Amino acid sequence: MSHTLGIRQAQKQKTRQAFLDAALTLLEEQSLSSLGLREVTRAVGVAPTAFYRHFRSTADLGVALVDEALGSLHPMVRTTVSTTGDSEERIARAVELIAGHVAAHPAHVRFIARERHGGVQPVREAIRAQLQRFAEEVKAELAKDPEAVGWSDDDLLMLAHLYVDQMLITASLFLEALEGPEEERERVTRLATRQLRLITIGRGHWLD
Amino acid sequence: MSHTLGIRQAQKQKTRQAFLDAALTLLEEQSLSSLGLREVTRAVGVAPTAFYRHFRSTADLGVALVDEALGSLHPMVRTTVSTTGDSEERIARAVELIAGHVAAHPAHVRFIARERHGGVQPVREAIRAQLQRFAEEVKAELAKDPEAVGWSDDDLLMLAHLYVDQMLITASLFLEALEGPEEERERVTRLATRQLRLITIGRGHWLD
DNA sequence: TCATCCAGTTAACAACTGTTCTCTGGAATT
DNA sequence: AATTCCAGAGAACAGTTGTTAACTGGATGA
Repeated sequence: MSHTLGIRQAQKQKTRQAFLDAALTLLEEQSLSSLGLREVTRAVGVAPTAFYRHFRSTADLGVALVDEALGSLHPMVRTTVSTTGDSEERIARAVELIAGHVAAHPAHVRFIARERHGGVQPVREAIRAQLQRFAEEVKAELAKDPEAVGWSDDDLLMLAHLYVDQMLITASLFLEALEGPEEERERVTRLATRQLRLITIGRGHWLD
Repeated sequence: MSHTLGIRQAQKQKTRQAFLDAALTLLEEQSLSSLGLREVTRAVGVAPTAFYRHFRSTADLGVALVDEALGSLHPMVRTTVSTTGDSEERIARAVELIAGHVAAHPAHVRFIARERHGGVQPVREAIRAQLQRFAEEVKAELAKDPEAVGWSDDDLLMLAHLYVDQMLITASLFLEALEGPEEERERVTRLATRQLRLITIGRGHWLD
C-alpha cells in the first residue's frame, strides 16, 4: 500500500518539511504570533509566495508543528505508564524518559510549552486536543492497574490529568536546565521524582 | 512620608498606567513578542515617541506588567495557605480564591500563563523569580503546620512548588472556562479540588 | 508526443515597523 | 519673575510586512 511518491509530490513534501524545520528554529527565540511569513521563507531560501502552496497562514503552520511535536508521542506515553515493575522504578524510568526526550527534541518541547497558552487560538486548541488524548490514554493504562479497583472514571481522569500536567512541567524544567551543567539536570530529576512519588502516595491512599 | 506628587509626576504615572492597561488589553489576543510599540501608543492615543519616556522597549513594559500582575499577590497567597481549619475547608477556600482572582483579573492571569514560557527572555525571568518567591513563601507557611515535623527543607520546597504549579494550572483552567457556562467552571472547581485533595493525602503519608 | 498541471518565481502594492532628531509649552525650581 | 526641566508632539528615515497577479519550466498523464 506504500505508494512511491512521484518526483513532484516528493519535492513538495521536502519543501514543506524545510518550512517546518526553519519555523521551529526561528521559534526558539520568539512566539508564533510574531513569526512572519517572509521570515520563514527567507530562512528556507525560497520566494515569499511559495509559502501559500503549503500553508494558509502561519497559524496553519503552527498547527502542523503541533502534530509533528505531539502526534508521534502517543506510543511513548502509553508504554511509559504501562511498564511493569515497582512503582519506584516506574517513576525513575518516566523521569529519565522525559529527560531523554527533551534532550533529543528541545525545540519541539519548547514550542509546545510556549504555544500551549500562546497567542494563536487554533494552535492552542490543537495542543489542548492532543493533551486531552494523552490524558485519556494515561487513564486507560491506569485503569488496567490493580490499584485502580474501586476508582471512578472521573477520578481516574483527574489523576491522569495530574500526571500529564506534571509531565509537561518536568519537561519544561529540563529544558531550562539544558544549557546549564549536569548538576542542574540532576536537581530537576530529583525534584520531579519526589513530586511523582508524592502523587503516587496520594493515589495509594485515595480510597482510605 | 506620603509625599503628594507634583502635577507633572502625577500625569506621568497616569500615562504610564495607560500604557500598561492598553498593553494588557492588546495582549489578550497575541503574545508580547509580537506587540508593537506603535500599536500600544496608538491604543493609548499618544505619539509613538512618547513610549520611550516610560519604557526602553516592549520587553521592559512586559517586566512592568509582571510586577503589576504578581507583585501584589503575595499577601493573598500567604493567607491562603496559612488559613486555619480542616484541610478540606482549606482546599475549598483556596480553589474559590483562585476562581475569584481569575474572574477579577482575567487579563493579568492570561498574561502570566502566556509569557511564563513566552518568547521574551527578561519577562520569563521576571515571572520565574516571582514564582520562586511564591514557592518560598508557601514553604514558610507549610513549615508552620504541625504536619511538617520531620520534613526536610528540600521536601517542603518540593511540595511548595507542586502547590504553586497546581495553582497556575487551575487558574489557567478557570480562564478557559470564563466565557463558558457556570457548569464549566463548576467542573473545573471539582477537578482542582480533587487534585489538591490527592496531593494533600500524599503529603499526609509522605513520612510513612 | 503533446496538452495539462502546479510548485515555485518575479514584481509590485499599500501599510506598517522601530528609532532618530528637533521642537514646544506648561510645570518646577531658583 | 526668570530660568531650567521634561513629557509629549511632529516629521522623517530606511526596512519590513502580507497579499495580489501574472509568469515559467519541469513533471505528469492521455
